Amino acid sequence: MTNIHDVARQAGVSIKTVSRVVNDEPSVRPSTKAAVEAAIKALNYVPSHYARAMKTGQSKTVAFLTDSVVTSPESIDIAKGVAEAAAEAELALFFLASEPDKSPFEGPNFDFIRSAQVDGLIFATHSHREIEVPEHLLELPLVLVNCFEFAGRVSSVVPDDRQGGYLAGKLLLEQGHTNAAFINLPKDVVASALRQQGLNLAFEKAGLPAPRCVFLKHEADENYAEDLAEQVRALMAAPDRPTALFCGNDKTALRALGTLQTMGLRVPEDVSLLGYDDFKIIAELLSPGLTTIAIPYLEMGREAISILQDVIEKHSQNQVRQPAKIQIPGWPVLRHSVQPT
Amino acid sequence: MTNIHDVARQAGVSIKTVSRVVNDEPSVRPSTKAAVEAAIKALNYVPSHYARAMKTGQSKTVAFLTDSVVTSPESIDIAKGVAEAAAEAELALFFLASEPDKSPFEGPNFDFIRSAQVDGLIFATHSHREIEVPEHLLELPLVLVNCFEFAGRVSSVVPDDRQGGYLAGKLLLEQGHTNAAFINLPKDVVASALRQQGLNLAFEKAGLPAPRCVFLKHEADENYAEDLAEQVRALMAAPDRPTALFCGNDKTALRALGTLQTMGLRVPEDVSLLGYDDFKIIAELLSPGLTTIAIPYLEMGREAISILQDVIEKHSQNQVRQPAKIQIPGWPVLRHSVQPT
DNA sequence: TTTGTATTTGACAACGTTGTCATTCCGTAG
DNA sequence: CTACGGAATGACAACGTTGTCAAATACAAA
Repeated sequence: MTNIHDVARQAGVSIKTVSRVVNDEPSVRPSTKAAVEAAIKALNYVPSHYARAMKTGQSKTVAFLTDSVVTSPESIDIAKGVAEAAAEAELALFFLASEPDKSPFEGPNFDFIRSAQVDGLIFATHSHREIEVPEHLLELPLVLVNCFEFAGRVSSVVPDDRQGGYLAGKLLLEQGHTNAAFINLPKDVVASALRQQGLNLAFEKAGLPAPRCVFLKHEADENYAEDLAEQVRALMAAPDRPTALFCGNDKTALRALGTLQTMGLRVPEDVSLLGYDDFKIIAELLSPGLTTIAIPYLEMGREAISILQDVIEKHSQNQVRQPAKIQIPGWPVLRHSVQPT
Repeated sequence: MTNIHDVARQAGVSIKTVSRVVNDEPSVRPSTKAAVEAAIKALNYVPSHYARAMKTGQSKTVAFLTDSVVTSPESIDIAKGVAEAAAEAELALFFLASEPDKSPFEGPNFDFIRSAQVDGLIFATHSHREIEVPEHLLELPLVLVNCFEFAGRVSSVVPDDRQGGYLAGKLLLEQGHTNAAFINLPKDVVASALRQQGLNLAFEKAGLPAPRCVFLKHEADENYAEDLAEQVRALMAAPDRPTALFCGNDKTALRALGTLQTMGLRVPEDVSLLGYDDFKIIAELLSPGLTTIAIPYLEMGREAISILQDVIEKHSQNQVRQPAKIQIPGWPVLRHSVQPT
C-alpha cells in the first residue's frame, strides 16, 4: 500500500502538505494542491483509516447490533437503512452478532466496541418493545431502534403505532366501514395499545363509538391458530357482523382470510380485510392483494444514524444530547382487500 | 482510555512485557504474568484495535457486502451465519451498503476496503446466480456466497441444488409418488436445471422415467400469476394426473395451493405438494404445513468465513488458495403436505 | 565463587497519520 | 530596495501498539 510519504515524494512536497490536501484544509496554493492530487491519483493513494483513527481518537465508526430473532423479514430494512445512511455520512459500520440467550451488550462484543474505539452504537430489535439498557453502555453514544427504555435515558427511534392505528381507522372510515372490528396483537405487546388508541381516535373524531377489539394469543402459544380462527368465526357470526376486519399484522390477516374462506365469505365482497406491516411477501401474494399499513423500517434505520451523529457530536464536546423517543410515521398501502361498503 | 503504558506502570514492568502477556507469548514468568493480568483487570484495559492493525498490517477485519434486493427473508441467515462465525474467529465484520443499480464493488466501498486494510471480503447475493467479479477485486481475499463466477477464479459457497432436487425426488418416491410433476423455476435460473437433474437422478435410480417438468415465468413478468395457475390447471387436467406437485419454491407452492383449492382439490388428500426453500413464514402458515427442502443459508454463511480464513492465510504467505465451489447440502423439512399415495 | 547458558525483561524504532509550531515564501507598502 | 505581514509549507512529535535486538537476571555446572 502506498502511504503519505510516497505521495509526498512523488509530488515533491512534505507529508504535511499532502495531509492538508487530503483533508481539504485551506491555505494550500492551487498549484501545489493540483500536484498533490495528481500524485494521489497516480499512486492510487487511500489514507489509512487506522492511522487516522489512532491519531485523532475519532474512529468514524459505528457498531450495529440486533437481537437474534428475526420476526418479520421486512425488519431487515432497519439494517439496510442504517447501512445506507452510514455510508452517506462516511461512517464505517461494524456488524456485531449477538449470541442467542445472552445479553448482546456483554462479553466479546463490548470489549470489541472499546477496542475499536467505536464512536457510537445502534441497537435494533425486530419487534417493537421495551428493553433494559445496562448501565455501562450509557457512557457510549447509543441509539435504540424499534425499542426503547422506559427510563428514557437513551434516544430511540420507533414506529408511530398510534399514528398507524389512526391511519387504519381513517382508511376504514373513508370506505364507509363504520362497523369494523380490530383483531389486535396480544395485550402485552407495545404496539397493541397504541394502535388501538389511534384507531379509536379516528372513530371518535368521526363521532363514532370505538370499534370492538379482541386480542390474540402469542404466536408461540400452541392454541394461537385455533384461537385466531375462533375469534374470526365469533366476530363474523355476531348479530351486528362487522363489514371490515383490521388485523394486528399481515400474517394474522392471511390466517383470518383462510378462516373467512372456509366460512364461505369472500374478501372484499363480503368483508374487507386490513393488515398491518406491509409484509410484502404475504400482502402481494394474496388475491386480492392485502391493503395494509406499512412500518417505516428503512426510514427508522436512516433516522437512527442521523440521531446518532448528533449524540456523538454532543458527546465529543462533553455535552449530552437530550434523549428523545422519535416516532416515525407509517403509511397506508392500498391494494384491494378493503373496498367501500 | 487506559493504554499499555498505564498498565505497565501499574504492574511495574515495561510495556513490552504487557504486550507479551496480552498476546500470550511464552517466556513470561508466571509471577509477572499474574501481576500484569491484575493490572489489566484493575484498569479495565483493552488493547487498541487500531494501533495493533497499524503495527501488524493485519486488521483482523472482514467486510460483508450484499446485493440490494432481498428476495427471500430467510436469506438474511447468510449474514447471520457470517456474523456468528466471524465473531467466533475473532474477526471484526464491516457491513457495507451497496447502492442500488451500481456495482457494489466500485466507488466508496472499495476505497473504504483499502483504507481499512480489510483482510478479506465476502460478497453474498440473495438469489443463487452467476456474477462477474471485477478484475481489481481479485487481489483481495474474496469469497462469494450464493453466487459464483464461471471463470472459477474465486471461491464460492452455494447451496447444492442438485442434491436438493435429489432429496425431493427421494422424498416423493418414498411416499409412492412415481407419477409426479415438477413446476420448476424459470429455465434461466441457475437452480432450475440443477434441481431438475437431481430430481431426475432420483427417479432414474428407481428405474423410473423422469417426471414431467414445466417452467414458470419470472416473478417480475406480469403474466406470472396467471401463467402459474394455468400450468397447474393443465397438469391436473391431464389424463395421467400427477399424484404430487413439486414446486420451485414455497411461494410458488402457496400459489399453486390456491389454484388447487379453486379446482376443488385437497392437499394432501387429492394431491401432495412439495415446496423448496423452507421459507418458514409461508411453510408454517399453511394448513397443512408445507413439506419442503431447506436451503442452508446459515451454514453457507458460516462456511464462507471458514474458507475466507483459509484464503487470507494463504494470501498472507503469498500463496493462492486453490479456488473451489463449495456446495452445501440442504435437507428435507417434513410437514404435512406430502402424504403416501 | 566464577563462568556459561538459558530465560526473562526492557529500550527503542516503526507503523501512517495529524497537530503544533517554526520557517520560508511572496506580495505590498514604505 | 528594504521591511513587513500574511499565506504557504515543512520538521518533528505523538497516537498505542509490536518487532528487533540488547541487557539483565536466574540457575546450573565448574
